[in-house]
Amino acid sequence: MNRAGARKIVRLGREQRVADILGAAREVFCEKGYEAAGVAEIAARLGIVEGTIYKYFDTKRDLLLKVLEHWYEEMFGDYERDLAGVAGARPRLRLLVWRHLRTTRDYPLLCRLMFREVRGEQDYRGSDLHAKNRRYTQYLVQVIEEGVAAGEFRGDIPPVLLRDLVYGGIEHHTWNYICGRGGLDIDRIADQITAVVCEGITLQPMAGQIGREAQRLSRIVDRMERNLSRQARPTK
Amino acid sequence: MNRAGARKIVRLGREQRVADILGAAREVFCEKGYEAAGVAEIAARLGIVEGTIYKYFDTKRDLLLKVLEHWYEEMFGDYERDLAGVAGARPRLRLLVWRHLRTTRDYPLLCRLMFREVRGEQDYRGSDLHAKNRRYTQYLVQVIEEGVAAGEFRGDIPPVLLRDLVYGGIEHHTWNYICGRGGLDIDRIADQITAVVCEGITLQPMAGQIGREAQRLSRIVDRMERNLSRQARPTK
DNA sequence: TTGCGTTAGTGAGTATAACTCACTAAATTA
DNA sequence: TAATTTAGTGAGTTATACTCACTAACGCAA
Repeated sequence: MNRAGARKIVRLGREQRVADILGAAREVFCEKGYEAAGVAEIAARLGIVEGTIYKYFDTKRDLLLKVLEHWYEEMFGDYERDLAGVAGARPRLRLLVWRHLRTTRDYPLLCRLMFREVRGEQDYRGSDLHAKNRRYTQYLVQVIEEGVAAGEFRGDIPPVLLRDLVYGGIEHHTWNYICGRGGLDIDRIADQITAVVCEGITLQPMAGQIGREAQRLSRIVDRMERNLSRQARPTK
Repeated sequence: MNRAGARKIVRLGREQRVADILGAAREVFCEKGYEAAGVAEIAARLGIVEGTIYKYFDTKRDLLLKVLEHWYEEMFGDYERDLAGVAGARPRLRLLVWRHLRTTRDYPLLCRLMFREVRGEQDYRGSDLHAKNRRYTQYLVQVIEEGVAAGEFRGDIPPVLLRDLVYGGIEHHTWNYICGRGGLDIDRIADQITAVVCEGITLQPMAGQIGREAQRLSRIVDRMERNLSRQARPTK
């Protein structure tokens, strides 16, 4: 029996309650991080008790994974559409890099949860969330493979290595921003990463030399041809 | 007072006890991971009780950081010496990539602790361990800067971005191995990463065309010279 | 050898938070 | 209106990091 002044018990449908819990959990996880977030606090924000949450989610961790899955659903959608509008392996690669940076910029707290609390734990491998992440990063692998098939990219670097360099590199490089320190110029960084991956950092003096040599030869040939035609003219 | 059959209390000096605890903690952390490792178990392996460990270390987490600092001390040392024996920006870059891969291959469990439990937590930033890690990754930044100064590398990519691409990429790419799945061909991967960072993945049809044009011009010049000398001979 | 101060080591106890479960009461149906 | 279902409760259990008042081993001086 409720004491005097105790709140009234509100019964919601399963679907609505699950949605509410996911929303409150997302808030609390983002504000305090996974460890510091208490299941009791998530419950308190909805005016319910801890036990109710365990009616719908097996563990606190299960709740975290479901929150992130929900987020992935939100994000996906327009990936195919965006890619379809861009032609050429290099521009398509840059689009993927840029979109990933934009997601990082717009959802740093959720990225933080994903990187710090989820990826790397035993239960991530094989989870639904893992499957969604694979599908996400697979776009880049596909773009690389298309580039190789079209003769634009070399074929001797495994696409999964490039995927790991890009996503691992972005994760490291944006870590300070994700932790709330500093800004993030996603256009500049997307350009730089695309440039490194596509052209590398080596300056190639040879290319310039070959070009200059070709010009030198061209001038010589031109001169010779003029000479020959001058010599040849009198014989006509 | 010890009960009948209870073990005898052994008193060690502070230094020896600290070393023993660090050793046992490293074992247990590696075997079970940070969360699953119990301070009581670490104590049990040394025949002491939990309280004794808290005499020498503030928290379980402090103990973890000290274990990893100890490991860093072991590793450093010969970095300068190895680098000193290699000339040229590209070979030096490859050495750093290769050495990092070798460390990952040789100490996957400690790497796992470093990546999963330490880096990314609040207390890491500004810690002694953080300082050691910075010093470690700084070698790569320095090699890049030397390469730029020597005219071997382009100067428009921030060295820290390259550092993050390399170390973040390696971390992602070796994650399966670190988790005990599959092998790690460090020579092949070092070659591939160095190749991507230095030359990129774009095939440059222009370079081939310039080369072919130069060859064509060379043949023409040769033919012309033969013609000229044939024409010139009779005049002698 | 004996007495004494220092400190390594003890182990019972505390605090916290995830998780459980027997029960209550609100909604729905017969 | 009675019966049934199930959303919600909240006190209790468990596990473990961490504390603290106390004990006993060692070194040193007389």
